[in-house]
Amino acid sequence: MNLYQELLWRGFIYQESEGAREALSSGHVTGYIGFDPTAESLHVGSLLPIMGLVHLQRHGHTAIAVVGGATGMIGDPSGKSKERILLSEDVLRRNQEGIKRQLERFLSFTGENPALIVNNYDWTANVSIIQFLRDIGKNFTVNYMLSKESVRRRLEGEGISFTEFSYMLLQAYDFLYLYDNYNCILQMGGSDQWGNITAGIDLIRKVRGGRAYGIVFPLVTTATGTKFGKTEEGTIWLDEKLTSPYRFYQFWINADDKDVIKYLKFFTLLSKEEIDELEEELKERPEKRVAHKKLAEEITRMVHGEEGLRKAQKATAVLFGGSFEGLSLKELEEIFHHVPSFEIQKENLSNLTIPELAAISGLVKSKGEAKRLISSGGLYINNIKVDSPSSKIEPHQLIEGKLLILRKGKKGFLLVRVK
RNA sequence: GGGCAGGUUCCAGAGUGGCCAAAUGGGACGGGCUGUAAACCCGUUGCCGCAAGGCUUCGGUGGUUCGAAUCCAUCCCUGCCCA
Repeated sequence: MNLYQELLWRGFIYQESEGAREALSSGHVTGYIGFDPTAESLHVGSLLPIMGLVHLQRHGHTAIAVVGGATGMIGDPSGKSKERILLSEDVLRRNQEGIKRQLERFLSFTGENPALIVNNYDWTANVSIIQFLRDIGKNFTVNYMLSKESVRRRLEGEGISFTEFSYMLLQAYDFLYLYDNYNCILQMGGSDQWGNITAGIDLIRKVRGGRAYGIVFPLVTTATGTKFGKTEEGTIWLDEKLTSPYRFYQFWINADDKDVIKYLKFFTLLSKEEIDELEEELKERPEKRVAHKKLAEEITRMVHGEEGLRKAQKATAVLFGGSFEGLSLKELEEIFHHVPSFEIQKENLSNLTIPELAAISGLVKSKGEAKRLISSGGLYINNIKVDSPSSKIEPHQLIEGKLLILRKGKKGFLLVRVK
């Protein structure tokens, strides 16, 4: 199976430019995907493009990850209905570092077929505006730019600043630069990147007479129509400081049945045979959730390593296995290592009612919410339902005098450490 | 620069002097059912309070009024049209 075939069966190909198939099926290709540093970490939404690069490298091609130090300063209007606030340079720099570290976990930058990581700031920062307008801008008519989906949508809506309007030119320039300097002929990305990618292809053809290709991936969807990568706790990040391995693992475990197989193809490197087998298993014995477990396991291992996976699995076993009575403080600490925690002095604790504790610890936003939770039976302490909003913590509830485990609903755990 | 239309609670979007913490829908959260799924059903959804009630909120500021999201002034922002 060549790269193109692999991407095809995995469902990566949503749209492709003329000739992409042939280019990917014959000989060595250098391809790139850009990641703008709009946050300090990538999230699961970026996982698909990352996997795109991973496949590229696994098939012996050269993968280039472009960190968008320059483009991140401008703001991509694609897929955004609103003009964005510019990020400060400090924030951008910090974000770039974080993203770079994360990409390094997926791609191999050493060995015989190393991937490359570059920052478009390096070739953009010193281009003068005159030079840019003459060399790049002259190749695009405003008519062409206005016809791009990303721009058109904004023209119909709240408008677009010149800054964001220019974004596609910068990205086109990136492609040209990489074409010139790395012989890069392929750009991939999310489906919202189509317009930006074709702008680059067109630019390369115009100024170099060269051929370049683009492939965009589908938007990852959920069967229920919610936004992929978001949960009640917010975005699922790849950084373990933002999303613990436990919650990360849980995110995948909770995938809808209708989505699991699709996700296995997207986000794991399991073979077609293995995935077919899991699909069969899902059909026959859905309650076993073998496919979900495999999905969560594979991705968590890739993102958080063997150790992160082990902890997430152990915590899952305990948390969803019922009571944790009889476990030692040490064991609980280990299991809950990645669950959010809150510290409080013992004497302060005794003054608080349970709703107060739930509110100040951050389990819920207010005392009122805590009370509502209790009246609907959704608040637990050490896995035991709290039934009165006026009750307080009794000393005997403290595990070894030091620990309380608060739970909201089925899955919302929070640790209270008593000093 | 001129004209017009707007800026409401997470979002969309009602409300146009007291009955407004603010309709409705979506989302979100909790419960039930289940398989830590979907669908479905029930409940909740500004903060404090057991409650009565109090407090903060409708782009910013300053007014009018017993009383303002609602009226006036001014400023900021957005869209559309004209120059």
